Amino acid sequence: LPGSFPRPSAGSVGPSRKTAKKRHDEAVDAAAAVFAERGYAGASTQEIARRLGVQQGSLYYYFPSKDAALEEVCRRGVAGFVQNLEAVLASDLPMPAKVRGLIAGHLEPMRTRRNYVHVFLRDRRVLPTPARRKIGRLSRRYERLAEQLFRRGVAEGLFRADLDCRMVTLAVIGMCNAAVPWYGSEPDASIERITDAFARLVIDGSLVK
Amino acid sequence: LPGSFPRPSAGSVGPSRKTAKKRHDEAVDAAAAVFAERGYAGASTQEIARRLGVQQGSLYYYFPSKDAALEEVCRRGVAGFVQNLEAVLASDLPMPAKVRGLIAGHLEPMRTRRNYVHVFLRDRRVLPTPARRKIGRLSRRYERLAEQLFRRGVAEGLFRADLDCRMVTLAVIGMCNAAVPWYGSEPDASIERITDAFARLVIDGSLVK
Amino acid sequence: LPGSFPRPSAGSVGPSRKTAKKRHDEAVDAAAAVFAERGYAGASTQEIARRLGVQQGSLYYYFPSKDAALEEVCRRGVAGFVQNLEAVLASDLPMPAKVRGLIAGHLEPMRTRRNYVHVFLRDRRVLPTPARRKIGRLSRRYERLAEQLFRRGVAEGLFRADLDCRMVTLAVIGMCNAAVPWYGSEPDASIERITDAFARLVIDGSLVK
Amino acid sequence: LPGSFPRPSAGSVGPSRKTAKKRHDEAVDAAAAVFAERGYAGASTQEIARRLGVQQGSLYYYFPSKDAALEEVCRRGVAGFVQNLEAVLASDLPMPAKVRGLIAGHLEPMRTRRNYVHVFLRDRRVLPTPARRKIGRLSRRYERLAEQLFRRGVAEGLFRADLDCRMVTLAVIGMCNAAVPWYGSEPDASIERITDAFARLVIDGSLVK
DNA sequence: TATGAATGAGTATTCATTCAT
DNA sequence: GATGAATGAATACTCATTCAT
Repeated sequence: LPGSFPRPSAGSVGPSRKTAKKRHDEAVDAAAAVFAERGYAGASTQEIARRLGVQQGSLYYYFPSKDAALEEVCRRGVAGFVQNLEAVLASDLPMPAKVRGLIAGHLEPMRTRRNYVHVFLRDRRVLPTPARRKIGRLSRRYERLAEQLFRRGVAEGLFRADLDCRMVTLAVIGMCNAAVPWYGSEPDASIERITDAFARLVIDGSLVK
Repeated sequence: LPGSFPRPSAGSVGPSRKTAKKRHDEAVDAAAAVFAERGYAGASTQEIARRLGVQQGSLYYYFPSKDAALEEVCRRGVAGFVQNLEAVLASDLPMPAKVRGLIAGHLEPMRTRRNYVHVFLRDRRVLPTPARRKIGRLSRRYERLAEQLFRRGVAEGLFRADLDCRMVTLAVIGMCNAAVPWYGSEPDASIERITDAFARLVIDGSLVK
Repeated sequence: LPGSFPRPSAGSVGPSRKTAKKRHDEAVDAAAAVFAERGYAGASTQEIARRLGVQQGSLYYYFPSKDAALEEVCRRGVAGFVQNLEAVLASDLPMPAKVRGLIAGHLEPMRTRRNYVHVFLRDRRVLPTPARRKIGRLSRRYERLAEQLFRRGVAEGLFRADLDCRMVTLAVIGMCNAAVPWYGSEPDASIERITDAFARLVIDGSLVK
Repeated sequence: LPGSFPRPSAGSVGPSRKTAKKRHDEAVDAAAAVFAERGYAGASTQEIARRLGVQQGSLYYYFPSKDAALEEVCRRGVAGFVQNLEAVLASDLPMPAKVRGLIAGHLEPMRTRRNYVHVFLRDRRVLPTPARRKIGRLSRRYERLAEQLFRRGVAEGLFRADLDCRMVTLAVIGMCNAAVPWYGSEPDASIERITDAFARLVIDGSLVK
């Protein structure tokens, strides 16, 4: 009977659209996983292809180059960081909650986008120059926002007047970034526990006594 | 007859001995520099040779393989960390000074062996298995010692009873390691200033209120 | 029911027929253009497809292979050369006019089929063997006819008795073929002017003094 | 006896110098041969290596890239053309001998450097831009000198006043270049015979009657 | 007619390594 | 100690071609 066979071109956009997007995501996922495991330079397109279940050359149907794949992985790796921090700063939460928000927001992406974040953190330096620049600007903006947070805490009189805001900023970012390699293998280290411990350390370490 | 052949090592201990050692160090230095800049996988023996001012093939006079060079660089990168921490623990300094000692000892090597530490931190995972195991043991030992330090602080009643020693340990190590990439380019960030800021943050953040 | 489905080829013989032929010609044109610009080996089906405004895979609707496309381009590139020369030989024009006819007939196709001729001249050697053989025969036939023309001129007593007909033939064909790359960029070089100059040179150069 | 064995390190510079140069020449020769046979784009480094009797990767000991090999081949292919023509122009030979000199000088290199000339003529267009520019300037200079020759012949009153010097120049260069593909397979076509026939045609074709 | 996804063989090039000298 | 020449395996990437839809 007419209509008894599924017609691929039915529906509004057709299934190939949704599938195509999904398949592309799978490819980027595969790249992220291999980059995360071996580092960009140590990763072979061969292995990315194997993980995707495809011939090596077929990868180039999904991205134009290994560089471009790294770029996309890094883009997804940074996505949201700045926005999250801006939201925290703009909120009317009390300062300690804001610091907690900074840390929570920095650790949260490890839950679902660990490979992306990992690659971004370790391999962004080998990005082709224009992408590296753009991402460098984002990073600096993020650092500036975080530092601003601590400066405000000092201005409010909550944090010690002699707090070295720049160093504390770098310490916080550093400790959070350092979690990427061990998160998942460190036993009993949930995002929540890490967040609690880091936030407490940083807040108490900054307060006026 | 013994002595009838010219013996290269004859004549005092010979300048060739001293020179040989020095030259070898230069080779390891060159490898460390290139590994630090490009990462192990991204580094070419070509470039190491160029930096040493030698033909590519001649490198193999200094190390048997690229792997072996990495191994030596990493060995020098970890050297002293554990001993330093053991000395701190064994000392009769007050607890806050001990924490400061941990941090200072962790940051100190960046001054003179930055490339070595950098390579060790980033590329130890690609070491050939036996070396990786050995270095893994050292790392774990180091972490255990650091954690012990904080536990003692809790036991002494100086640090809060609910301090998450494991997380704080990872935070401290993380913030110190994270300094490697930016130390040198971050303006006005001397080892002393970093040490001060990190130590104050960690100590105050851990104290009983 | 018959007729209840739209039949694409229905309606007279259909404009689709004419369109199909035209579209096929466009495809061959695109191939000729890219082959002319990059050479057969340097040309990619990708670029042919782009020029035709079609996806790469769709090209294979027009020709079964890149080789086959070259074959068709070359076929169109040689078409008419032999016939033209046969007509000239068969005519009752005086010898000088015949020589002029040879040259004019050789240059003429550059006006409208330049890409085809260019590809034929440069890339016929990489044709698949059967096609190459066939075209080789045509070429040799053409050369023989041209040589015959000069021999007749000698026999008629118009051209010097010691004219090296073979060499002159090759000279004439060579100078005409050589025009393909520069025709179009050489300023003020119309087909007419080239024909005039070449014909005068060859005729005067061959005459009995 | 001392000296009865060839001592490689004897002589002033050592044999490796001479050998190295020779070996490099062999590599360029192999490249020229394969480029001549298949065209630049159709040639594989694989085949060049095979002809040189060496592994594919080892080619890169001799040139940094396929492009660079083409460049060197082309450089050798053009070498001497301009100088030869300048010498002819500067000589005090009578005009007909000068025209003959132009043709002879153009054909001569086919004897010993046929592959080089062939590649230069066919593939110079795909040279990397800077090399292409440089060679383009040389070519234009060559054409200008040749045209000058004919102009002088007209000025001397030896060649017809209405001689189309530009077209004649292109004709001469074209017929000579066209000889490259068939020289060697055309029976009984020695350089001398070709030179004689071409020179006679061109000179007689240009003379005042 | 045409597309999108994929293949598999091939490309130039790089690389760590070897070894006779 | 060091070089120059070479290897062989791996690299990222391109290409002509196929085929279900």
